[in-house]
Amino acid sequence: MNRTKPFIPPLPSQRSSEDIVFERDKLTSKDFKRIIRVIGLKVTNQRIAILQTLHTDKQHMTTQEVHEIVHEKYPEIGFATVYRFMKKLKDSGIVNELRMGNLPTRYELTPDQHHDHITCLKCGKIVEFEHPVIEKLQEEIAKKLRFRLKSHVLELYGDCEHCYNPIRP
Amino acid sequence: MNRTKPFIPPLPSQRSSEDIVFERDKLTSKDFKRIIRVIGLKVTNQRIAILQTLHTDKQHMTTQEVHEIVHEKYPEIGFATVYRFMKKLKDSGIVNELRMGNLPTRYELTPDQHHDHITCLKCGKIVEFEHPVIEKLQEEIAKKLRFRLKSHVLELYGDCEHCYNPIRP
DNA sequence: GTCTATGCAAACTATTTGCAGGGAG
DNA sequence: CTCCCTGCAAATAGTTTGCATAGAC
Repeated sequence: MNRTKPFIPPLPSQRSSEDIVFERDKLTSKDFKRIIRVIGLKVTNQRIAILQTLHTDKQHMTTQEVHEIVHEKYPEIGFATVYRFMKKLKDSGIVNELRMGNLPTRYELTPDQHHDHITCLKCGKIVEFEHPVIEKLQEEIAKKLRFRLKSHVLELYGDCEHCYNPIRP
Repeated sequence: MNRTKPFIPPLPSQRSSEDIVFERDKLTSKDFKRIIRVIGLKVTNQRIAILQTLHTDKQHMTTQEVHEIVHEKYPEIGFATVYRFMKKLKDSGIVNELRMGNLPTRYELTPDQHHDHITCLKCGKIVEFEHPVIEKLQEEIAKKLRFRLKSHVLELYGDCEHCYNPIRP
C-alpha cells in the first residue's frame, strides 16, 4: 500500500487544492489545526487531541475509545465534545464511519486509497482490502439504476483462519 | 426477477430438503407455522403474525414498524416479543438484517436470490440489485485473506434520479 | 466583544433483560 | 404438566441535546 501519497480530505465543494494537502504519515499539530480550520471550525486543544488520537492510535476506534484516550490528556473532556466533533469530521469527509453489524460505530481517518473491511465474527479482527474492480462495478450499477453514487459500504463477515476450528480437517 | 422460485430458508445445518421448501409468493399461515417449527420454536399467534407481516407488508421494515402492525391485530403484543423473535429469525437465516447508516435496523425475509441495496440519501428510496460478479469477487477476497465468508453487506448510497436537481442540466 | 465550543447532566432511541404469569406441546 | 413464550417494566448502550460558562478569533 502506498503510504506516502498525499492525503487530501475530500471536501465536497470548496476545495482549494494547495490549501488542504497533507502528507498522511507525518501529520503534526500544525496540520491538525489546518484541517480544523479548513472545515470551518475553531481550533481547540480537544479537537487537536482527537485528531491526533485518530491519527496515531489504532485505526477503527469507537467514539468511546477516542474519548478514553483523549481523556488521559484532557481529563475534563466530555463525550459530547467527541461525539460532536466526530460528526463534523464525518460530514466533511475527514473520517469514515464504519458500522459493523450492531456494534458501536467506529471511525477511521479517510484513507488516501479507499478500502473495505472483512471482519471476523468470532474474534472481531478487522482486515482491510482494496478491490478496484468491485469499485468500478458499483459505479456501473449506480449508473444503470440512475443514482449518483455518493458512497458505499462493503463489509464482509466470516471466520478468520485462527477462529475456524484448526483441529478438525 | 424470478418470483416463483421456491423459497428455501437457508438453515445452516439440519436441512431436510422436502421439509422446508416454500413457494415464496404464496406463504400461508400453515407455512409460517412450519417455518417456526423448523427453527425449533413453539408456534404462537404472535409469531405467525410477525411472519405474516414481514411477508405481506412492505419490505425493509424496522422492528418498531412490525410491532406497530402486529399490534393492531394483537394489541397486547410487546416490543420484546418482536425483538426476540426477529433475533431468532435472523440467527436461523429466515430474515436478513439491513443496517443503513445509523438508522434503526431493518429486516427483510431472506430473498431467494441474494441481492444488495442502493439507498437514496435524500428521499430514502431503496432499490435492490443483484450482481453475481461482485459476489464471486467477494468469495475470492475472503479466500485470499483466509476467511470463511459467512455474510456480507454491500450498501450503495447516492442521490436517485428524482433527487438530484432535475432542473439544472 | 462576539459567537462558537465545551462540560455536565439529562434526554432520547433502539434494543435487551428479569421476572412472574400464560400457553404450547 | 413442563418448559418455553409473553407482556410489562425496568435496565442498558450508544448517542444527542439544552444550557450556562469558558475560550477562540
